[in-house]
Amino acid sequence: MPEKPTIDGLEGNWLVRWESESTHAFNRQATRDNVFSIDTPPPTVSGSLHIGHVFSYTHADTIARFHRMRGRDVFYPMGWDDNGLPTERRVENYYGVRCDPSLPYDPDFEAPATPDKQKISISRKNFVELCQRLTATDEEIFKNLWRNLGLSVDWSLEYSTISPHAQAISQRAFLEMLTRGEVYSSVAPTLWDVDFRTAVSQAELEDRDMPGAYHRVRFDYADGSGSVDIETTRPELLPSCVALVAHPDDPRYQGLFGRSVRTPLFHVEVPVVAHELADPEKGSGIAMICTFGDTTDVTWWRELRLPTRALIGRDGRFLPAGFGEDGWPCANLAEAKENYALVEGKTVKQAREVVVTRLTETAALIGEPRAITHPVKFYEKGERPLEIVTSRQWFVRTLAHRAELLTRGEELNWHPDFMKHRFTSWTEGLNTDWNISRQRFFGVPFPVWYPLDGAGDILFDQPLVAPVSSLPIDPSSDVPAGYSADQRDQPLGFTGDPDVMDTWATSSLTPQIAGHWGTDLFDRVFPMDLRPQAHEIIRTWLFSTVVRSHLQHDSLPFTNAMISGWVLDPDRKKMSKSVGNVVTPMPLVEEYGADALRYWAASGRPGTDTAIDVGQMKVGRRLAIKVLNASKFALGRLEGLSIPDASCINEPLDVDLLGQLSKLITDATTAFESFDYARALERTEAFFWSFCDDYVELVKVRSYGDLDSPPTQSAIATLALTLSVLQRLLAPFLPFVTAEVWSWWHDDSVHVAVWPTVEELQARGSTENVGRLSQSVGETMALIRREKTEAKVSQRTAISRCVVRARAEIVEDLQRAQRDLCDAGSMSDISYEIADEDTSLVVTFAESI
RNA sequence: GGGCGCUUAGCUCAGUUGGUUAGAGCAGCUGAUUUACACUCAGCAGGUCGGGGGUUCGAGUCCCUCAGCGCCCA
Repeated sequence: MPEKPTIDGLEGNWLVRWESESTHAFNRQATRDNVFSIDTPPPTVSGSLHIGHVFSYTHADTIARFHRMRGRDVFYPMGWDDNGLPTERRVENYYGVRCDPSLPYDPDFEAPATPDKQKISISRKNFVELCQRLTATDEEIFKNLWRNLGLSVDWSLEYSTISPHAQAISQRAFLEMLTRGEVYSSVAPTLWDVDFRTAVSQAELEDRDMPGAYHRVRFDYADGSGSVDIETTRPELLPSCVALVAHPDDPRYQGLFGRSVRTPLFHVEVPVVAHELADPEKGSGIAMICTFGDTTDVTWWRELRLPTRALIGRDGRFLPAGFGEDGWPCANLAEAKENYALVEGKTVKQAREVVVTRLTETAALIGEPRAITHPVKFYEKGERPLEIVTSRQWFVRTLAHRAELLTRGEELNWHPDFMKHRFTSWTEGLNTDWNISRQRFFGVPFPVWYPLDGAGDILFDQPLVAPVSSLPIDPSSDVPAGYSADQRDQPLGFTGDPDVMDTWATSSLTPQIAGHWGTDLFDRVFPMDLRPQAHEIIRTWLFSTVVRSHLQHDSLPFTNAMISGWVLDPDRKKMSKSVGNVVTPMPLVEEYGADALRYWAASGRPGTDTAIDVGQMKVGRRLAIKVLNASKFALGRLEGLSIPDASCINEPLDVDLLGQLSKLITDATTAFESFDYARALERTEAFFWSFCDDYVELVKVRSYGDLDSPPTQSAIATLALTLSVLQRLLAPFLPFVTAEVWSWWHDDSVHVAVWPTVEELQARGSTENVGRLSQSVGETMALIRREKTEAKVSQRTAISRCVVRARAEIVEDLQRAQRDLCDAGSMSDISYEIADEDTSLVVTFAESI
């Protein structure tokens, strides 16, 4: 025990010891019934580290530490989500490069020291190498924070979602789904980000309110007998119009259904059709259907079996149009081509201007555009509105399993329970199968090739799959069985699937990746006991993991989901890069200490958004220091003694304290068992402060007494036992300071010490009127202290006489603890008057004042 | 449009099946001064529990309704 203990610098010492002693190592021989396994969130390492990470990972760690102390074999791995678009974008900006898959690999390529504004085009392999290089350094930064926070991760179980191991797992799961028909490829209109040039899935969408304008556009009847006005926010899509649509019950358009109209400028004859999704309240109640302006267009197109006249390309620019060709009749080809020449090659925004101008010139635009604000679908990381582009994609069947997935949501234990609604409403709202292919580069490739026919066309319906034993493979460099490398992209040869998997298609397999699916380890840890995560990724990570586990194992991936809230800035605003209120955690760790930061984090209940509060961190720091000092005092009383047995605890005040301690143990344990770490902390902390300020002050003199006297032995034994329990109850929250103080009197680590039980108090605690004695004494002490405070004298000032008026049962209590009361109050004489009224007292100070 | 959560002291929050006079910490104010701790200790002050209505012997707690804030889904 150091002379002047301090919490500063504890982290470094203990981190080294935990690692050298493998304190948090998983027992590889553990059996499933004794394992507590945690399906860790692998953070996106290309994102910025912020205080929100500290928050939810601390919550998980307190649970891990609790179960470890309860004797469970805790499986607590850590992973990094390093593949996917966020990493690609970071690499592009960091090195000033851009991936061009058509370029050959340059083994001597070196990224420029400082990125140039003009991005250098490099091959896919060079690009992937840069991604791997940068994520490796990003992961070190994250790992450094996790270690400094004291996360009790078993670092030998570290994984990353781009590793060969994770790729093999992802590819195997994909192939097994393919065999079972749970995944399929199809050419379909798909939501498309024109900047990233990739498809995105429903889970990655977000609506943003954007300014727009209704343009009223006149369509003439094909037979020349009149006209109808539609309203549209996307006039540039006029050339890809395939029909007009109104609600079947709309009285205004009853006579129009089944007739044809002609598109202005492009003179294409299109039918007027009826569909329930047409909103009579919107615009003029009749709309044009284009291929494709939005997802409703896709629904109309599919359900009404309309022709396809898609014109927006993968880069968001207008493609050549086939006016006058098959399925694209045109009544005035020359004018259509002339008008479309103004549009072709333009972006959506540019095309809109041109079309509106031409509509105005031809008097087809009626009145002025009417400005509105409306929700527009964006890729959550995107900058321009999504377009709909027809392309070949891989889909996982989710719609067919909707009911089963909802049942899985019911089976899962949610903490807090109400977070289940997020899952339910998302699952109920699914409208497409899960698109898992991305037209990108840094991800897990699909382990599939396709044969080419004699004309060099790709036979997508006859995929060549890699054998599971060969995984992971990369179809762009590996060769399918029965072919030679020189047959790549040749007629009668083969070609590799060009896409990579959606990042969620890999991270939805974290239980399989971390648990090494296919080995005995997996059976020891799966299904996992706990999935800790934040609420904004319920529809992505949690949902997709449930899907994969359901389809692969007919099981939930985990039995409990503990959902953390958000960290808000001190003004309770959501933190975001654009607002510039993001707080980085390492400086806070350095200023207040890891235990203090953890204390703040653990004060936030599951599911509750919590504001950054350095005040709370200071309170945590004070708590850690108090643990140090209280331990120093109590263990100082033990100096040179063997740890006394509970059987010598007989003094009424001590017995009453143990009764309360027993309740605390039960309360904290129950709270932890239901994942309410915040409650366990709150109760333990309150007890601890009261123990220090009240109990310790009351027994201090007695504890300094003759070591052979039973009252002194009782005090010392109570101090030791209570301290032991409190150090362990606080260990999940304050791992550093508790490790330190525990080491002063134990050889083992507090973090593998047994969690306190009521049994170890050996029934020395009171069981009736628990706490009443302490309360009577405590309230009386408060009165005595008030007398001294009001007299503006030291609390140590001697009192020569004290007369207490109180109810009989309180007087009885005071008499049972009279020695401690007099010692703590420095009172040499106490007498009582019984009265049926609240306690009051009169004191006489030893020296008149 | 449907749903979820929140609203208790200046601030952050407890308040476990309805039960004495609604609690804690921080901040504030007034003091104490050191054989565990000044990163300390004691004391004081501060609330018509968002508004309204209802059930009940009794409501911060249960029901209805309204309002504000935040979020999820469409």
